[in-house]
Amino acid sequence: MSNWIKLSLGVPNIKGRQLVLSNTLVNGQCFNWYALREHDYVGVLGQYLIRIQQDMKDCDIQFRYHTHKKYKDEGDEDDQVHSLLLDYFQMNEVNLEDLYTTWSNDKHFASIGPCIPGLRILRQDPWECTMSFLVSQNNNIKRITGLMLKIRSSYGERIGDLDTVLDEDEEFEDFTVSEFYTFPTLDQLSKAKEADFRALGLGYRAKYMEASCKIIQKKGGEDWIRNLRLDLNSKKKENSKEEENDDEEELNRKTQDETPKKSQLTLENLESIRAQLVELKGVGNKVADCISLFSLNCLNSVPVDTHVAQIAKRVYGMSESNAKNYPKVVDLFYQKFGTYCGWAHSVLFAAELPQYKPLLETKKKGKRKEKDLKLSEDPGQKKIKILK
DNA sequence: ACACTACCTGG
DNA sequence: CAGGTAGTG
Repeated sequence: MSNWIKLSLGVPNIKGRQLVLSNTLVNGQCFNWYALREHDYVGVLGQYLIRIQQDMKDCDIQFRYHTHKKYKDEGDEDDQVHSLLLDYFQMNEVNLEDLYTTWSNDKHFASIGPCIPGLRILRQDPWECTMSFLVSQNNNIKRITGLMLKIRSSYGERIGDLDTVLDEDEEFEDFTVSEFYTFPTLDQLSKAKEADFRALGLGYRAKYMEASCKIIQKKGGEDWIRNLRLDLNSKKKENSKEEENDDEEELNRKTQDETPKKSQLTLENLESIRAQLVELKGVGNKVADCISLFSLNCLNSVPVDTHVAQIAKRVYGMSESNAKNYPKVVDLFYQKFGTYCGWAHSVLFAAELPQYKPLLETKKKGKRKEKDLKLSEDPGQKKIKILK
């Protein structure tokens, strides 16, 4: 059995303001994590079966993992998985607490942010992300997660059983997933025809899957999508002297905030990425923006779905939100939240999901009376309400 | 160029 | 209806 390893975020995670797993892993941005119980998840990242959990008293996070023997490297595998997770959570690039503070200039965000702390955008694998959001269209999170699971177990490679990340005396009776698989490569997934995808339950999306796989093959395979990813650190080369001596987290962070190294986040680049993704079958604006935000470092992509369109209408007073003024909604979010508007949007989006309604309700009650609001700022009380 | 609809499936 | 898109008038 594997050992537990503490995840060192590099910054204090007070009250989960940098990272809360329950707000990050199951909010609809990814579909590869399953809750064993609250704040305790299993899922697959690359070739690793990972279990990760958070102690909601101090917000510390620990993980353990398992991988198939054929993948075993020598040496620092613990370090590799640790680095993998830090990259996945984008811990080295983004100080989420600072962003929440900035975003709270917007009144609507200010009312929601404290209820949904530590919601980070994950840096996912572009290929897997593309397939996931192809499946996601006109569909719900629960079913998407189930369908992706079927795709893995049908066409991926088996990594191992659940019990490789459980203690001997542990059991989770209602938990139905017992074995875990890698996400299939393009070659592996290309063995499936439309009928096969339909048999898995993908419905009319089956046709899109087969067609898109073929298109991706023609364009150069998974690497074609992976190469669409923006390199936000490219500017570092100019400051290489500074970077090398920069071991201290705070200094590093400061430098990055001051020199927004966002030279890649131009409108042209974003348009180009979207244009290329839309060439796939079953990928329109919304899905393309999901892919670019969740896997291609496009911090300012704003996928406009029914919920986001509703926010634009209900909260920000946009008259009509339909497919036609998609760009207008995107622009609205950019005007409100700036470079990281894709990140901000995800918090507001989460607030629209039924699962988050209870958290927001407690906040509303406190808001009724201004006097009570200050009292409810009591840390202990807040933690219970928000993070329970 | 726009608006409208069919489309798998499950709650 | 659910985090839409392609196809059609």
